[in-house]
Amino acid sequence: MEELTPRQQTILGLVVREYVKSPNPVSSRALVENYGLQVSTATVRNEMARLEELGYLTHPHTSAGRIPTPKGYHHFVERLLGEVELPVHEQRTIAHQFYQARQDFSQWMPLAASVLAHTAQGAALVTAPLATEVRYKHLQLISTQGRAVLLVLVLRGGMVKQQMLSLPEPLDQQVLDEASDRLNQHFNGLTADEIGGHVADLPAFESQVADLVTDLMRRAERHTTGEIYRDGLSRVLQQPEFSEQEHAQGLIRVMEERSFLEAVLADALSPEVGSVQVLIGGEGRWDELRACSLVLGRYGVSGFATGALGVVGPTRMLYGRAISVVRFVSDLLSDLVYDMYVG
Amino acid sequence: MEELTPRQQTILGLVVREYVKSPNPVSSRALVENYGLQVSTATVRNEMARLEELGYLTHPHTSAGRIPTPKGYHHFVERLLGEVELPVHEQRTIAHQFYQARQDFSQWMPLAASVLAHTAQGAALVTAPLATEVRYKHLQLISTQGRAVLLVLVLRGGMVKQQMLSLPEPLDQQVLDEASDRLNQHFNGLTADEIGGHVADLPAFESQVADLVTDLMRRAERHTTGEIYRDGLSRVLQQPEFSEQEHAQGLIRVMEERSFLEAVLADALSPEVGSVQVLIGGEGRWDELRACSLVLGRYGVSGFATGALGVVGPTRMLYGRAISVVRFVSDLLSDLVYDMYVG
DNA sequence: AATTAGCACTCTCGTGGTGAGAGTGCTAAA
DNA sequence: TTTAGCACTCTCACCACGAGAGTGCTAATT
Repeated sequence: MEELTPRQQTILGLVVREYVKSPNPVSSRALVENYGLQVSTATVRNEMARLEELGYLTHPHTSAGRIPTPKGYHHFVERLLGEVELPVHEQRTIAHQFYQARQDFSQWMPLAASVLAHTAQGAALVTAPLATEVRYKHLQLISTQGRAVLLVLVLRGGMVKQQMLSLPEPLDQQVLDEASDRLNQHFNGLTADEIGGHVADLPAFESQVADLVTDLMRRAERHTTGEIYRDGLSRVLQQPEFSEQEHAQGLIRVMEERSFLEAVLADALSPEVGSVQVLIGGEGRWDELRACSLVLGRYGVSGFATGALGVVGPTRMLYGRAISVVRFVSDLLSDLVYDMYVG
Repeated sequence: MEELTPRQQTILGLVVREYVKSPNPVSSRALVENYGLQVSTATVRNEMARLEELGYLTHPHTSAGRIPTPKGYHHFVERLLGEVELPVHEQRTIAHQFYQARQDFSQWMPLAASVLAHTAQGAALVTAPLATEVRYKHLQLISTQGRAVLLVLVLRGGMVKQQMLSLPEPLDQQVLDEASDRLNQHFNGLTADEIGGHVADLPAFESQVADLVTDLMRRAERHTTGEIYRDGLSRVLQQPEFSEQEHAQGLIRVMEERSFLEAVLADALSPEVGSVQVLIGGEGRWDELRACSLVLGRYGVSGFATGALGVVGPTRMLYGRAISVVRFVSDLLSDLVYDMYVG
């Protein structure tokens, strides 16, 4: 693979920037005029032809301007973009919003989705942090009425599960409290399997509860992503490239279908916290995403709990802003998760 | 307002049925041929012209078939549809799915959304049940690490809120337990305002917790809908009427923008549990929904907790199925909520 | 050797015309 | 009141045409 000359790099970069600005194929003249290049349109045309041979640009038809290929976007993102940072005043605004929400766990994810969507001008996805290892932390049995009992199970990492259970006969709240206390002492910090081993030693009622608990924990272990939060879908669907249904299809599926998103995340996103990956035009593996790019990140605390977050937009997206805001929000969320779980 | 003749009713009904089956304007000939009418096409044409004068049908252009107007759909739903029920085998399948999920609160809403979307072949929305009155039930303080404490607040009705709080100095889990016990005894069944009145009497740490609790409860009181669950958006967007963006816009907004959905629900949905409302073509009040119909229902237990659920589709939707499945799922959810909160 | 001016060529897009087909509205007869 | 018959209207697909935009190539220039 031959290296691009500096001028080819420049031109490739300008084509991407110009095309992102407005969704029309960009012509040699537009480039020379708008960016004050010190060469003629003919030279630019020659270079463009070369870039097309090399697979970085393409033509919708013979006599139209050029648009970047996925390979072209890739080169742009990896070699030309450099380290981008969000403007400081935006950083401050965002950090402030998170600061205000810092205590209310339930606001974090919606806020993150909203900030991502807004700043990157795309659709945003955030999955709730999920413990990499499911361990028992605390259990509470609350009598509601008659024989019905609400079981609230808190897992290490802050995940809370609720489940109803109905007793053969009514039990007093005090009896329930004692049972919870005993189970909490026995089970603190254990995994589902470890709890399973102890069940036999317990009195009848408590072992019934323990069964339920292991069941809940096993179910939690099977999940690979937590609750999913979304924002900005309607805005991004107004982009001209999504006026055709087939292109919008993949975007909507990745935003709506949990299984599809999970598949993409599993395939494309490294499990390492703080990493940011860019998936352009489906990368050949996801045909439905031909018209979309995803900027994905992972946040949280390795070994405790991690979640994913990302921006979805047309391939013609503002990669610089998207990458920087994903990274920034990811760091903020990681800090919050750290404070909550570890600090 | 003049009454429609029986034959006009028949024809209106057939136009709706035929148009729902395939999205082309329906001609007089199609009606006579497909439904074996004992009159000629000319007669049908005359009746159609009359129905158009009365505002039940319309023309896309002079020489095309007829399509129903919103008024036409209304008449169809209210007068011609009768009491529809889901086929028994579908009822059984659905009831079985809910039976299997009956103990896991967290599965109810996604399951309901999935069943609605699937059965009605539309997009589905379900809001989590929300207590009509926010009352304290139970609180648990769990020390996580150092000075950080996880506060888990259970409200009457089963809603659970989590919040972090950080102490000026580390406290032992036992101290936290005692504090929770005391607060639980004091506050059981109270509203935010009532708790606010007691705060002054408490020792420093407990009053700090109580402040947080009232704050959480006040915030819960301000919400009018719970968490929103969605399903089936991508399927319904494949319908031909949504290939134009402007029509898809309203659909996507009502599915995605919480505030928009809340406005529609507040305006259109009666607070009475078990009621089902049909909102056709935005009813003049919601221009974005011109191409959509909503079948909305409310479930839950009046005075305890209620939520909304609904199906969204093109005006050209299967009203019979949509209404019956909304009613059926609504009843199932109401039963579950009843068992959980009251039983 | 690289650049550039010039120009022919290609392709899109909007416009207008045309003919087939579908479906109506109307009139007059049953 | 219904219906047969027919003229009329409107859409849609198709084609042709010209303007405009942009390229690719060649030959001249630096």
